[in-house]
Amino acid sequence: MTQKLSAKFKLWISTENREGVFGDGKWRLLNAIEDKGSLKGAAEYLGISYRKAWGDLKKAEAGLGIKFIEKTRGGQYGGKTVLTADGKNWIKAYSNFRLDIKKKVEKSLDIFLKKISNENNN
Amino acid sequence: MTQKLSAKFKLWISTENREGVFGDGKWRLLNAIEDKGSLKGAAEYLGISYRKAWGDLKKAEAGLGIKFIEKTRGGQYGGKTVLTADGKNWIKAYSNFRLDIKKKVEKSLDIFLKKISNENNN
DNA sequence: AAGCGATATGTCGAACTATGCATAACCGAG
DNA sequence: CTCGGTTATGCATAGTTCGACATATCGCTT
Repeated sequence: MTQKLSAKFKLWISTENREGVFGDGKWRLLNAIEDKGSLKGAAEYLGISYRKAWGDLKKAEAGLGIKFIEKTRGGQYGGKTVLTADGKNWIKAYSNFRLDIKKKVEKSLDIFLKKISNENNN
Repeated sequence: MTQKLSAKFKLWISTENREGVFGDGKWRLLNAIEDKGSLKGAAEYLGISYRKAWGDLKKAEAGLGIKFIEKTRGGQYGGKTVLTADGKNWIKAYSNFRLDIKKKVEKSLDIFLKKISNENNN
């Protein structure tokens, strides 16, 4: 075993009734929406289908009972989607949350790697 | 949004070439093997199919180039499976790794929840 | 030699997930 | 009032993952 090992993780939030109402994917989606100003633009940017992006958003909002975004249909540019105050707070708080875990994973991985290379004689 | 929120996570290890050569599932599997003394027993205990357990094990060993277990076919009791020294070291090191992250997730979730309840006025 | 129980491995089908396609509704601008 | 670009939503299809079966092999016991 001489390969380089890395650790990955997935993080998500659930309510009592519903699994995964918020997580990395939806967090990325909100970020992209804030950046692009539209759901369509965000989906394209992320390389996922509009269909999925729209469904994810709906799941998150329905599951949590929070409005993350303000959607407008029609108009000069066809429509747009912007984050609500709640939406902005969530992505901010989740960003910190996620970063915390990411750092911890990296740190703990080092310890893990040290342990397995110390105790295995290959 | 007045529901109780919880955080879940998934953790796994990859090589440069292969995703997910080790993770929670395979860790549980090794634990169960150590406990039960056979792959079949472990699979039953975990409620997964023998087919999957066997495939997972193969993927882990092939991906990492490490022998985690010593399998014996035939004999008085049909066969058995025991962990190698490497296998024991891995489950031990991974247990710590995983526990580290689990604790951190719980702690960070508290902070996350505080933030979103402070800043949202509903 | 026959039996027993576990390992070994391919294959088919079910469940879930995501994608693509097809529409429909919407509304400011020209 | 038509055009353009976006949101909204159902449905049919494709891909992935896992479980269920079906065999085959192995080696100690009796």
